[in-house]
Amino acid sequence: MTAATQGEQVRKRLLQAATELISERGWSAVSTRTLAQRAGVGPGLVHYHFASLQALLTEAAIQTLHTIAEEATAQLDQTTPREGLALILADLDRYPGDDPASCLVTETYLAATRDQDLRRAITQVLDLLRQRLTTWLTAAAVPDPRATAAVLAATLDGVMLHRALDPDLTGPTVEPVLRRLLTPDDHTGAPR
Amino acid sequence: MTAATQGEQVRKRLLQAATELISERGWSAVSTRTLAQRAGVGPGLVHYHFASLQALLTEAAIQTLHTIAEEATAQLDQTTPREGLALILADLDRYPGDDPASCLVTETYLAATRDQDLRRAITQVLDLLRQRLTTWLTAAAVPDPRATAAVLAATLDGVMLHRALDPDLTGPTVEPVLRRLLTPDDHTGAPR
DNA sequence: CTCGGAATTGGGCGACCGACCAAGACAATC
DNA sequence: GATTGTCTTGGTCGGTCGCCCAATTCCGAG
Repeated sequence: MTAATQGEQVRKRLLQAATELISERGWSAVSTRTLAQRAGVGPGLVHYHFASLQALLTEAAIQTLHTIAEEATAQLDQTTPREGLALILADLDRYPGDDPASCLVTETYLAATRDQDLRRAITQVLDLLRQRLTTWLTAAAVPDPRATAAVLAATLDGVMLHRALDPDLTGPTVEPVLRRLLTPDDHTGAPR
Repeated sequence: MTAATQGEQVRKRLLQAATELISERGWSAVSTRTLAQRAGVGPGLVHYHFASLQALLTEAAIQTLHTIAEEATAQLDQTTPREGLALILADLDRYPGDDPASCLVTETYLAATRDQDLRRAITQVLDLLRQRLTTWLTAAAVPDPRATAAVLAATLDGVMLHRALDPDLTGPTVEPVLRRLLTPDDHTGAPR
């Protein structure tokens, strides 16, 4: 049993290494050799556990993206637009913009324009994120919830992208502006 | 004189080829050889006209980005938030999301997280874009114009990024939502 | 203890990479 | 026509790439 489980562990270490290296060097600059070295295994193992380098990168990226999308929308239930927005932005502030997670998100979006499989997979994650936001916005009586969710999702990614260049673009700066985006008519009981 | 001007033309062709190839293949997948072939010159010319491959890519990207930023904000003067937003989104609709220009923008943002020089250069372009938006929003009496401009710029880039995955995220979908972002108190004379 | 098969190693294959350079091409100047 | 200086060519260098595979290690079933 040790052989199989150890194999599974190596697979996971390779996926973890892929996640790190995509962020650090960029999607198309990750090589099988650096990947194997980071995971602490021989160079040949990459093509033993995965069909190709692309397949490994894709699986790693999708896994990470899914986790990020889940976390960002985890606690939205039953919150007002104001509260929920604060939660989302607080979560977003965990990513400085040039950190591993942020880079990976953008790298993956880009790679998706050149890889059909990846594109399909990432579209599913984006749909999940939008769906979560839509149900939240609907319950919170925000007008035009579907379109608002789509724009909000795009804005969050855009803020993450710009934050890499401008570290001052943090939650406190963004929040008052985005609040206008989510204001039904402002009987949320919030001042100002 | 023909020699010098021809040299200048080759330089321009190389920059043009770089712009195309960054979009098509990604920043780190552009090689001196494909670059030279696309420009129709010998492989050695790249390092004659430019200090390095990075320098060539950087110059090409910044040039293109600057043009895009100029175009997007060219006609904003004296427009209401509603009119100006429509102009910006109409300009944005020229980019389907997976087109050369869109990809180049995102590719450059990403490459900037790993290249100091490029980062400085792209920061200048972003500052220009924000400045243009800020003066427009100030004149249009939109509250918190600086922060709003920063968020709007991020949103536009985010929409461009998401449009590569979802072609339906066009101006008409985004416009009514973003209008809320720019509404002072709605005495713009616009209904609803 | 002895197999059988999965996991792993390390090296090899052809291809491509960025950078560099000696040599040729060619227009302007004398 | 000879000379000068810029532009251009095509090839070479050491290195890295994705992918593949023979050989080796190792554990659990018999």
